[in-house]
Amino acid sequence: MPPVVTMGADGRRTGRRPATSAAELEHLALQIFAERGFEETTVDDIARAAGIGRRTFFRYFASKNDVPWGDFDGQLEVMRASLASAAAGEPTVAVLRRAILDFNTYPPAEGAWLRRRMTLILRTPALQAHSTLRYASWRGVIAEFVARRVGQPADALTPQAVAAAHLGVAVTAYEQWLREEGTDLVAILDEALGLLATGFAAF
Amino acid sequence: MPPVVTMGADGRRTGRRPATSAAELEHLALQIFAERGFEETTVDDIARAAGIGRRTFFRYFASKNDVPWGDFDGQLEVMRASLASAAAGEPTVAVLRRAILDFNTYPPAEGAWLRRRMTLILRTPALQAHSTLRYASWRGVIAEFVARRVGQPADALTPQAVAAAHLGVAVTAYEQWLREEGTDLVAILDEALGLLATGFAAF
DNA sequence: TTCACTTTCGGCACCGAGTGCCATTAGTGT
DNA sequence: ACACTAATGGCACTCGGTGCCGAAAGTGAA
Repeated sequence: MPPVVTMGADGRRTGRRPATSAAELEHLALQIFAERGFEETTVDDIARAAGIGRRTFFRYFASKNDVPWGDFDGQLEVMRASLASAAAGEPTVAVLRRAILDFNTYPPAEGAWLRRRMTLILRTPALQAHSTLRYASWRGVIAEFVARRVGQPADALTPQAVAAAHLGVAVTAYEQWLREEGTDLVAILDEALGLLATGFAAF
Repeated sequence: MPPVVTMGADGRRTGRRPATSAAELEHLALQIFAERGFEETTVDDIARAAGIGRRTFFRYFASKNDVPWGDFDGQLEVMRASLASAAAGEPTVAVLRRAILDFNTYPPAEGAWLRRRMTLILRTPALQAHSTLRYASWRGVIAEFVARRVGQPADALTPQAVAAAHLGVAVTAYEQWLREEGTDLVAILDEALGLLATGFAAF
């Protein structure tokens, strides 16, 4: 069993200790990617730099493409909880907007890292492609929430469409944010999501 | 130079004739994918079935992932032209809606093939991921059109957001269509795009 | 200390996608 | 027969990813 999964909080542990951690490995890999480029960096390079075997690398990450995503699933859980705890009176789209903004609000210290991570993800074709699979979980969380609100199954057209549209617009906002150095991600996200709420009929 | 590219309409041709065509190869490959599954089919399998060398396969398709997409770029050109020729009086979002419906209107004879292709693309993780790269061109066409209409650069937030939202919703409609055998793709697309025009504020 | 047990490590061999290189083949026109 | 052109396909290689399995490094108990 991979060390990443076993990280669970057992009272005490037995057996050999993991040589490193996913977070540490991610940090190191991101640094190398930034220097040499994603495609130009082999898994061997990363493993060698981390002082572990190539085989071991794949126990920490299912694929090279998964490295930049960190604990995305954990983050998603937070968003799911945030959505679930919203007041029933608040309009669906407003809850959604707030949750997405929260989800993408990071402490200023992490801002630079976020920028690096997202630049990598959004500008590297292999990662752009791979990200689709991560986005699917994100959409799932949104769709489930909307489905509950409108009283439809989560796989119905409306919840799915709302989720897909929000995802598309959010990614667009990220791309816009990356385009200029000093801009405010949350503000751009808010503007973009505003477009969705109003609808495009005005155009 | 690959045979696919050289297909240009020169007066007369010299040199060895291509052993097959991209269309023929795609047809054959899709059949094998349907029988054995995408992941389970190797490029060697396809090449052998087509009676060509493995190396030759990669002259017809840049990757195994590109096989199911056929002449997507050609189709895109048609949509671009359709958008460009729209009356200036017609609202942007209406033009968009019509163009997308046209783009996805196929002769009934091709309906079964479309379903197979899209099932493959939308339900195979590797293809789901890869499709992102194709969708980028699609978004580009939409964004350019919207940009022209609203008098902004194509990479500005609004055109990009409109394009991304439309893409997300359109893909959702496709997924909905695949879910039930006898449904009408265009009708579902129309319904989904309608949601976008109105906006989600009502929810 | 030694033994049993647990968990991670990491080497090895293997598969499949994709690429650069290049001789060969199958056409054309002179 | 000869030059020219374009496609073919074999070969060798890189890289991501996986199954297998013995070795290493921890734990607690005898």
